[in-house]
Amino acid sequence: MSGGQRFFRSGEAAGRAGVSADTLRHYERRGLIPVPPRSANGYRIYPLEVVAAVRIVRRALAVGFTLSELAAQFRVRARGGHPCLEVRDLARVKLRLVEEHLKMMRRLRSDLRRLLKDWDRRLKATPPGKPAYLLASLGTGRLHRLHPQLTTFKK
Amino acid sequence: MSGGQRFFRSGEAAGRAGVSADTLRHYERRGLIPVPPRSANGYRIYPLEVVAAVRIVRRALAVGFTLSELAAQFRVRARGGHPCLEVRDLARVKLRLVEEHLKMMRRLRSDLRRLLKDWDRRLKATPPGKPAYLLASLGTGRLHRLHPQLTTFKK
DNA sequence: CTTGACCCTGGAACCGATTCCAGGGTTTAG
DNA sequence: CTAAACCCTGGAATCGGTTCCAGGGTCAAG
Repeated sequence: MSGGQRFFRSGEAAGRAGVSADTLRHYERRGLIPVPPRSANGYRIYPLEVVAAVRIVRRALAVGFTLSELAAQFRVRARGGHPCLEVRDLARVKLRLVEEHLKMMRRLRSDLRRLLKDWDRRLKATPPGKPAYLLASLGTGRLHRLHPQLTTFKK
Repeated sequence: MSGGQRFFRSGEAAGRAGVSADTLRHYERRGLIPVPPRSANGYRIYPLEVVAAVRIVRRALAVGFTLSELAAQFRVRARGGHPCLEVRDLARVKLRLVEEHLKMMRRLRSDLRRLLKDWDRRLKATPPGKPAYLLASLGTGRLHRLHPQLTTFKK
């Protein structure tokens, strides 16, 4: 039964989990993965399970949870609590946020399309070498209500 | 003609522009609005035009430009350049980013919906007071490809 | 003369997840 | 024996837009 428990050092464990060793350390600091034992030389030795733990974290992140929220849930569970209902409710909030976000992104898209169409028209009507005042034209049009600070294109 | 040019101190100018005086100062620092003259006591005195300038910035922000990008364009124009083509191309890039973003948000939404359905099912099947292992279940399902770090719900 | 409301400055804090850094050990292959 | 590649630590940097801070003027009303 107890087949050869395999252990990995941070580099390989990180590779298998699809994150960097730094991130692994970070998750440990934040209480999102179990603290791994150390070998004689002080190196962390991760069991294969860490890969599953990281996957849980990554997927939770991917659906909108934050590291802090996850850490809080894990702390509750570590104390014997059953945070499942809260987790579910949190996910509902996330869904609502995503839907709001989608609405705004759609407006943003249509604003941008309209803007581009207008700008292309202006550029065509402007002699080459002359300014077309594209940015200035932003001040006059009637785009949708402003929805600033929702446009954080990471990556 | 030259009707009474009206000037405003930072507080009122900010109010009229719909931003805070801090933000006004910030835009000035970043080169996004003209540097206003000062009165004898050192106070900034803004002409009414600052409102239009701020509106341009806010709308450009709202469609996805960053302060740095705007500042760069303004610098080019201040040197006599005509950055309109670049501005247009930048807007196209923004539109493509928005569309990508939308795609991912839609996937995120469907993932979340599926997740919630699954979790509700699990909760119903779990005796009250017992853990349902919702988070743990994240490790096994087959959600879409991960799309992390695109979920920065500001505000 | 005092109170309160306004203004000035440059720099730091904030949000969150990740990455990077320096200064130092350990292991492994050649 | 040595070089390359790995590991350790805790703290700082990054991204961007906004806000906040302390320490200090200015000005009007009462």
